[in-house]
Amino acid sequence: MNIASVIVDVAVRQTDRPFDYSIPDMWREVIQPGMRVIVPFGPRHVQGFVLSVKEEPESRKLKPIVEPMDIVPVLNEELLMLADWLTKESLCFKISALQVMLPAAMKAKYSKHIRTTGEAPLSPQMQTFLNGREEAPWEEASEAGLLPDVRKGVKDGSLDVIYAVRSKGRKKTVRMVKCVLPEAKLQEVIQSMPKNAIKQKEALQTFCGKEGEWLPLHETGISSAVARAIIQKEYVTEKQEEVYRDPLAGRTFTPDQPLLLTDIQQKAINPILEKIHEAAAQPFLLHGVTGSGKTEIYLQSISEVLAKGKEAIVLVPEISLTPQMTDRFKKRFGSEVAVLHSGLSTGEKYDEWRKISRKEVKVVVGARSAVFAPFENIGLIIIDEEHETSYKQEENPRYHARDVAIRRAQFYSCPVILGSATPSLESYARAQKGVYTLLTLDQRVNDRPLPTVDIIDMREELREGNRSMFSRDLFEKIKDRIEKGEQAVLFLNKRGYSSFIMCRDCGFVPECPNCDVSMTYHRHRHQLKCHYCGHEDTAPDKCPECQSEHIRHFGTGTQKVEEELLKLLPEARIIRMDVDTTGTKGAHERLLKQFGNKEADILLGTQMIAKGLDFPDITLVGVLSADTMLHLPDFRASEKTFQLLTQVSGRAGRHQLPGEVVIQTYTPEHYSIQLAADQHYGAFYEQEMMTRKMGGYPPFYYLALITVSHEEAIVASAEAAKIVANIKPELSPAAVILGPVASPISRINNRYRWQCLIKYKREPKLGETLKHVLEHYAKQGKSNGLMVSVDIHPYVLM
DNA sequence: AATGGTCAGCTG
DNA sequence: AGCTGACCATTC
Repeated sequence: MNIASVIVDVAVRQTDRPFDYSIPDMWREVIQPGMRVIVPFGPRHVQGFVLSVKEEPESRKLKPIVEPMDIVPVLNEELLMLADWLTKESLCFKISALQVMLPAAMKAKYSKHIRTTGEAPLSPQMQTFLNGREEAPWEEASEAGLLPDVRKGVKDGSLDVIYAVRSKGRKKTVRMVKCVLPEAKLQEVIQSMPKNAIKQKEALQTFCGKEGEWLPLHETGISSAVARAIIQKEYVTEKQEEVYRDPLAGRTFTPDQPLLLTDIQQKAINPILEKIHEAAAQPFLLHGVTGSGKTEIYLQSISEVLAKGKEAIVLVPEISLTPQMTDRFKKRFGSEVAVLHSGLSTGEKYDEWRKISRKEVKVVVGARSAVFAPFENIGLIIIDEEHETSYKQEENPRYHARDVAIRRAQFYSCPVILGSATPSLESYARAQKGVYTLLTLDQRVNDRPLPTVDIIDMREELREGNRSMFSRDLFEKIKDRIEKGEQAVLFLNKRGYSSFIMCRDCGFVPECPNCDVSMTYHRHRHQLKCHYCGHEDTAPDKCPECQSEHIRHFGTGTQKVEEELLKLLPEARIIRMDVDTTGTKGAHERLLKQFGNKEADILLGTQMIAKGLDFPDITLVGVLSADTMLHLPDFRASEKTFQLLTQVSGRAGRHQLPGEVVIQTYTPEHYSIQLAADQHYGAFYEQEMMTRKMGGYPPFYYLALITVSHEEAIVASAEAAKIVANIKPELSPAAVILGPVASPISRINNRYRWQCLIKYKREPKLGETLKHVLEHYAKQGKSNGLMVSVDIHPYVLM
């Protein structure tokens, strides 16, 4: 008997294991590991993934697989093994690990219908409800309050319940037509057609000289009625052909040639090329200052990989997946590139994925999830801006793309390049230890000097009577650039991208009734929305506390800056980039293009504009308040500040004109600001490593965060304490457990949250122990309303 | 997650 | 007896 082990699409602990199904003889040759199948599960049908297929001599009582959903496996053996590893590492459900590797379009959709069987008479109520139909959606019957009648109907055999499983992914097809007549015969037929068949004659005329050619129907201009007629007369045949939705339709790329590498670049790329040729799994940390030509190294390494007939994956942070970036890959590798980013529709992502799966492309450029691209002969994985926190997924499975990349590279014996101007401390420490090979690009291409950086002490400005948000120095420089016709970029380093409202009289800030966070203000709909639970309210015009009408909108602050700037420099042309101006699709891109075309002198925005901005005439970068994120309750605050300031400074003077950077701050003495101004990564690393060592944080310790939530704060805190007590004896004395303490966001969706942080160096039993905790609460936690989640190597400690 | 089974408690 | 809602075991 042939048996398939299947993971079903039910993401709970209790079903988080394979279920065995018999394979019907007709599918015997078809069903393979890595395929999606529809299987009966309890009374319904669900999607499942085949993990393995085996043959057993004795037959046992198993339900049969209903049908396969794929013709070929969607996950190869390597990805199935990777899912295994991911499940263990992140303590997620197997089904989540499998699902995350596929485009969203391939997630199953379920629908439920009732249908008459015709084997027994319908009840009068059902007869009126169905009104002659054979089938009706379950919801419709439910809304009509007929569920008891449906039950009866199923019992007496007059009704069936149908569980349908559909894959959302629809291949887009076009109708193709071809004339089956030889050229001579075609003319004959046209002549012999009746006089009134004008359209049909016209239609057949289009096939003249196109003997044996398939034409897309929509391009021939033949209407579907006419097509039907000539197909029926068997002059023409038709077929459906799959087409890809093309996200880059209508854009052309002028191919470019590899640039000549500088000596420094050459020195950095050599070890990479060597490992590509050896086919050795070696991670590289490419530490290159901004403008040092990292991308060209990526491109030439990929060329080498393609020449060996292998494939390459390039990960970039979502925000820098701008056309500016992807165009460089398209130009060099043309149609061999697939691009995966959140701007694509579900269907477009599905199509790009299929191109990868069918090996029609050799290079993938994409955000985090592109690390799962279903290639089978990977020769190189690149992670650009490797320090970016967006590489860590914050929902299950909570994986870090860097870890997945290194894991896959091990399997394929290929190098990984982690590139950054400001590597994460974790990666740099690994490079210091020799786990990664460090490659350094310490010069900008063509020896363009790094911009000069001035730190302005805003306390000093205030003392001298300047109450504006621009220091005199920065203001003079902005004015100077406008006069010279050069461009400036101003950053407002705000902690969030969101805005809120506040009463100016009593200081009241609307908070979500379910969560302990302030509501986000959405200008276009004049609404307040909770970022955590989705609760919505209309924004008040009067303060609910003191009835004052002085309600102020605190945006990201960019609007206020713009107003003040226009007051001081009325002639300045400003482009503002924030949540309000980039809300619509493609707006981000359009604004950048305008700026690139020199339609404005000043680009003003939050950190969202820091990435990948590369225009020749930017000669001034101003950071209005460098320290806003320095004071966040996060042990990475200094690192993030340093990274951001360094990145931002790198936007200036990348081309012929030299650049200048002005950093305004209230804490000029802070090392992350000082050292960012000096562009001195090494010193920052040393200093920050000391603080991390003292605090017992990464990279000296690993972290695991346990969050417990319950409707009652007391229950949550007591249970968190219990968990700590249970875990402690399982760990070595070297492990440190902090807490339990209330989470920084102490309530979400009316549930109080308590957390404990485990710091450890080597705890082989930790994964197992935490899994037991999760299993324990899956069993009994449901009835008592407790929820427990675990994040291994967390980035967000809220 | 969703379903069907079991059982206490209520109606009439 | 017949029905409803709560709980809970089961899903190859």
